[in-house]
Amino acid sequence: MSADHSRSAPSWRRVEIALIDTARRLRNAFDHRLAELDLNLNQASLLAFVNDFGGTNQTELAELVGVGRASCGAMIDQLETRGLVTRNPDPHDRRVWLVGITDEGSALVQRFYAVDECFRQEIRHGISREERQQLATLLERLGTNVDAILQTPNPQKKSSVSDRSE
Amino acid sequence: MSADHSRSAPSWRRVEIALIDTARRLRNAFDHRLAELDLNLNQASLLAFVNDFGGTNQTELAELVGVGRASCGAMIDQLETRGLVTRNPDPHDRRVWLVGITDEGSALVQRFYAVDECFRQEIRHGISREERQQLATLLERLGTNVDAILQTPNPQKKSSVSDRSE
DNA sequence: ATCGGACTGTATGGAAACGTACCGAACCAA
DNA sequence: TTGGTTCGGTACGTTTCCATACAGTCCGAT
Repeated sequence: MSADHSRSAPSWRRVEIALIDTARRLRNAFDHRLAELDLNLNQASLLAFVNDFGGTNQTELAELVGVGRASCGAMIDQLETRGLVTRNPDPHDRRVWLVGITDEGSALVQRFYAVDECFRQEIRHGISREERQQLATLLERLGTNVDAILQTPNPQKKSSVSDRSE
Repeated sequence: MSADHSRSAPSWRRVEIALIDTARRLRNAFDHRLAELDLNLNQASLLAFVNDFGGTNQTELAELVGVGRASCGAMIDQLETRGLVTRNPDPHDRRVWLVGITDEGSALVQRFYAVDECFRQEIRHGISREERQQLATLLERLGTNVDAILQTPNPQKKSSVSDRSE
């Protein structure tokens, strides 16, 4: 967020925070552009996944998009209401819906691709392919470390626990 | 998000999305660790800012932390209830509150620093100082481009406009 | 055949953040 | 002084997401 205040970045505010902050703005900018299609980034991602992969069950879609199952269900509700996707029963498992794309949805995905392409060109201005590659590599390593942390059972939540192990 | 599904990354899912996704997980991991202090990342940031800079008005704090004024006010409400910060009237301007830290708040910030330090060590495992530096540089350039996009008047929102300029 | 565990999708409540609108205070100009 | 504009903080409604709990379904073990 425009870090050039007189009291800008304190010592503790380092790369990790900058990453989170940049990502937030990036997402906002993405949504800003996508508003033209009446979509947000998650919806567009979901739509693109469905378009590319055809009949997919909701749990898998939730993982792909990176939201919980309930949120994903709500998103699909909306997209279904707008006639962009369909829920078809799985012939082999009566619990699951296979989410498919409609013609209208597919057309919207094409427009999304166009917006996305344009957006990326602007975003990548002044950043070389090698740099993007390196960025991707670093992000992946970072992500690996993050996952390791998230999979620790949890240090200790709040709630008056007295057994501080350290 | 764990990109090793059989149907992992489609062609359109590139660096920008990875950035957003990694940031989301990073934030979650941060919050996960901070739960020990009954804080989330934004609250901790706010507290650290107040601790470092002393009497600060809410609007400025909101900008520093990267949230809206209303959200910032709500956060301060909570922290104030917990006795971590205080709202003191500005002698020169009766509209503003100067947010200050309490002893208890200051102590909590010290614990935050400790958690933060530990967290960062884990996160940075296998990533050299030069790489972090480069990451920071790239993020800054990316941020500049993003800001440029956000400052465009807006392509065109939804709302039945008929003057599609293209 | 059936019982229990695992899994899918949904309902529900709550948290966090936004955007808008608003009130009071400050500032500025006449 | 007075009038309009700007600014700080708050109230309110909306959106988005999560976590939990639940009902229906599948599947394997007995």
